[in-house]
Amino acid sequence: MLNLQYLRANPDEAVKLLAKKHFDSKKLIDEVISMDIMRRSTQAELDLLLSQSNKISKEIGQLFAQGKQEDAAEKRKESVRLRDDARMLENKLKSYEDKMYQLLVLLPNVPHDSVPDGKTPEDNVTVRAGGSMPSLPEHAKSHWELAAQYDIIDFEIGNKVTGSGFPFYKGKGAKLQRALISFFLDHAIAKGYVEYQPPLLVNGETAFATGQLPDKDGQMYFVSDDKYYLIPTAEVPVTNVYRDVMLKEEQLPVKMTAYSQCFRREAGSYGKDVRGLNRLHQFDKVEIVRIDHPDRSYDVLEEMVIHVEELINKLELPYRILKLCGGDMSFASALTYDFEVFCAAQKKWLEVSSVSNFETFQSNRMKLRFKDRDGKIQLAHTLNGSALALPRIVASLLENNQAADGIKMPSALIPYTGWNKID
RNA sequence: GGAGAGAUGGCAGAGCGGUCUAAUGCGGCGGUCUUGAAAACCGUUGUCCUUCACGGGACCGGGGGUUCGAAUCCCUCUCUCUCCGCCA
Repeated sequence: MLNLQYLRANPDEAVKLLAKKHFDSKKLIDEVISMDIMRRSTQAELDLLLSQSNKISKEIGQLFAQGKQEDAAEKRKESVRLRDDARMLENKLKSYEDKMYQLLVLLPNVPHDSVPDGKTPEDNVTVRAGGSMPSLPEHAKSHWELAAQYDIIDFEIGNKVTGSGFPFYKGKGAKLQRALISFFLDHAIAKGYVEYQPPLLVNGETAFATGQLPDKDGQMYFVSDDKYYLIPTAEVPVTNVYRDVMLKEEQLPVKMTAYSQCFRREAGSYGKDVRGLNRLHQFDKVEIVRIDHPDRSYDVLEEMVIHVEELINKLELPYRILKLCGGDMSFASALTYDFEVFCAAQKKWLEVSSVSNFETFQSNRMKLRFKDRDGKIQLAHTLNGSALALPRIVASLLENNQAADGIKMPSALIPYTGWNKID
């Protein structure tokens, strides 16, 4: 949620910046500001009435104590009148506040200055690339063909047991999942992140705080009996650990990592992109989450990019890092880097990580603040990134490393798998 | 699922219709004392809205009600704890 003080002070700037996200905010922001003006004047009016009423109530108490019943009765009438007026104003105030809030949460975060212009993924800017492209023979197999050949992932059984997008991992395929998870977590732990194992279901308040609601309502699985959402990413529960928390500056940075399964309905995305592991309804991911000082957050973002890059390098996969253009960025983000790895058989770049700085957008919603060294209260910045999402990493490992005698594992993974080849 | 108890400031815990602008203790911060520290003593100690400021208002789990006046009474929701049942 955008900061009200910011909008009040820089409405034109906000409109201009949001245009970069191809979001037309002029009308919305005007309305927010006019609601805010009405809210404040109503508040002032109400406070005055309440102040008078409080005073009279005290006087009535004193008059009773002195036995002056009649004077008290007189005052009582006056007080009733004040309270009635106050009640009306209270309702008015509440309706202004509610309206303002409802509008405010519809506004996406403003993009950082460095965000490139553009509307579609084609407009994203490649920051750098690394790793080397494998040279595969003409008849190279897709990962779903390889998965079937080595019997390590079963899409059909998943289909039978649940539905499409819910595969079974099996044998070395299952072990590979565990290996990747441990490898990713160990890397994060070595960098000072504290491991969490979060709940996979969260309540509405939590989903709202990190920005999934109201924006992505319908993209999350919802358990209607209990009104819980299945998490689309560990970011949601993990960031919410610090909802309504006041930190001390010395407690920063907060570094958390978590493995979780992630659930996404992916409503409306059908087509050839959904083959195999390319797009699933349930997948595994290790997430890193960071809460830090506003002065440092962009350095931290770069640090997190390096973190992810190290992982991909250790997996020996060809990758590129993209800075997302305004039109391709998420609702809550101020700046996002996407990581894509190349799947050599499909000849496709697939997104495996997204690292974002949300600045105060999430912390404002969830009242995540810290007291700085001067005792001043500030909103903290939140950041997170996938490090990494498994399915497309697996797809890329299978496709890129295929050979006649099996699929070779990168050496970094062997301590975790216990074997060096899927055959 | 059944029965009961409870939710108060960073924590513990009193208050159960009118100086509650919430006692007291612990913790935190500042100070005195000390070579330094501890102890002791003194002072201080939340958040939000509003105001240039002085000030004003709100907040005792959430919401609603009674009353001139609610932490205190009533209704309701949520959550926690204890016991029983069921159970990985």
